[in-house]
Amino acid sequence: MRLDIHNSDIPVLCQACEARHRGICGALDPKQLQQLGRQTGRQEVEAGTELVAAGVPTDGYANILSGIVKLSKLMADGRQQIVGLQFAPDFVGRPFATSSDVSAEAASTVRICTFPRSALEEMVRQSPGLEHRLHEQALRELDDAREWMMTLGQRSAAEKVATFLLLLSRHVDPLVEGYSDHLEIPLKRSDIADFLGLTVETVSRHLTQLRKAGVLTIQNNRLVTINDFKLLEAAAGL
Amino acid sequence: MRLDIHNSDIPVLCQACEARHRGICGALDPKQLQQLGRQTGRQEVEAGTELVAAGVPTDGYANILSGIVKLSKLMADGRQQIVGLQFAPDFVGRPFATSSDVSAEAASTVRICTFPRSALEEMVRQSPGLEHRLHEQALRELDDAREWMMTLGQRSAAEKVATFLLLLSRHVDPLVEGYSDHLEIPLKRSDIADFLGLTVETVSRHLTQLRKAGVLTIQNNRLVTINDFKLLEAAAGL
DNA sequence: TCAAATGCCTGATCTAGATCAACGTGGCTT
DNA sequence: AAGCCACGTTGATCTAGATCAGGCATTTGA
Repeated sequence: MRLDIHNSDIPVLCQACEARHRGICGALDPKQLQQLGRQTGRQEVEAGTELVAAGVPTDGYANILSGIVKLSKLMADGRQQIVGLQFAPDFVGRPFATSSDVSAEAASTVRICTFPRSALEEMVRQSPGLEHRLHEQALRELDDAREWMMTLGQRSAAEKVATFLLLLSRHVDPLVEGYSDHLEIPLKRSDIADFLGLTVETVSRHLTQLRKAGVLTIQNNRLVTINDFKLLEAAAGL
Repeated sequence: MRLDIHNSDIPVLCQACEARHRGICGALDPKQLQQLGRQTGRQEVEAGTELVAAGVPTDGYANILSGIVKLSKLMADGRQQIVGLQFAPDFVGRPFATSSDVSAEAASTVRICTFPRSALEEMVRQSPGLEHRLHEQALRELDDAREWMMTLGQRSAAEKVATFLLLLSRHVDPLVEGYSDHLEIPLKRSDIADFLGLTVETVSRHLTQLRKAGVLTIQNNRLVTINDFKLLEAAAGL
């Protein structure tokens, strides 16, 4: 279910993006922002909502204002691989293609700023700087994907779990530059397993192992406090 | 060791790229091509040559004219993950950054067309279409990387080996659209292992298994003929 | 021409992680 | 409240793939 917050009269579009010089809006001038503003809508979607379905053509894009989006690929037999997590103020959607075999789903409650494909394409035509922004994000995502390939291909289960926690601690709170020691895991265990190429049981075992070693504390399954970054990094194999 | 083929008076730059409307040259007009041509050099490098070292700043980029380039990441303790293969007419290098933690190495004998960073940046400033090309390649590489994450995280060793062979058969011969049934593996077994997140022994065992099942024939360790695509695809889990 | 090195294969064993199974807990619904 | 269901943990067992150990070509190079 989607809640429209508002659909028009947005004075400045996506201030969140602008704030950190990412997202797409920083590349536009005030006139263009206003023009785009007329075509956008902000929405708040709850965890579990599918934003982009694999293989299904979409008519629009979105910027993440807050929350976490999970990108995943599905195999014919049902096996799933989570191929990326996106945080504010990332851009959601595959430019220059009407569909992709990656699906995007809100992992937490997510606020997004949506706009139609045509609006983006028009903006790109007007502002080369915008394409540059998108290009930069694509390159950043490519780096992330390759870093994750390293984790998937070479690290042990224990290292994977530790690496995952470090990844989260670097990203869950977009306001904090660097690592936060107090974080809420936005995924359930089975999603973590699909991200790491492991089973739920293995993830659970290694989490309790880290807990028993005093590296972290877990409240309510989702809330994690990292007590010892040095140890966690050592466990990640860094 | 590098062999300079020639360094100047290139009438049309990178015809190979142009031919398939990829690479970067298709986005430039004749005048720009000529201008860029003055700053480029074609080189033939032998297998094993490091083109871009991880973490080391580079002053230039290249287009692959022929051959295969292997992209890899190294962990502190020596573990290696191959994070991508590039074929003609791909672009080599990380735009807008002077270094990257990915290293590029010629997997076979590779012919490249090199040009300085400044030349590329100048061209990008002049032709927005050029950045679009680069952006498209980045998105394509991102799709490839995510596809490979699926393989690394979810597929069994047997499926990985089969998937790898299918990947090669789709790419080794840039002239063939689709799959070729006769191919030369551009990597040694240990590289395949690093690509697949397996050990050499496991790769070897699954290759002989496919051979014994009649799916393929192997000559001289490197030359492979695929006898039964249906079986190979089944083995890949498709 | 004869080591020595490299690349690849195969066999025997070991183990990390999968699988199977049971159980606890908290949140919903009725 | 009672029952159910989704989620998470833990234990016992099994197995795919790692590790260890040879062995055989082919290449390198002194």
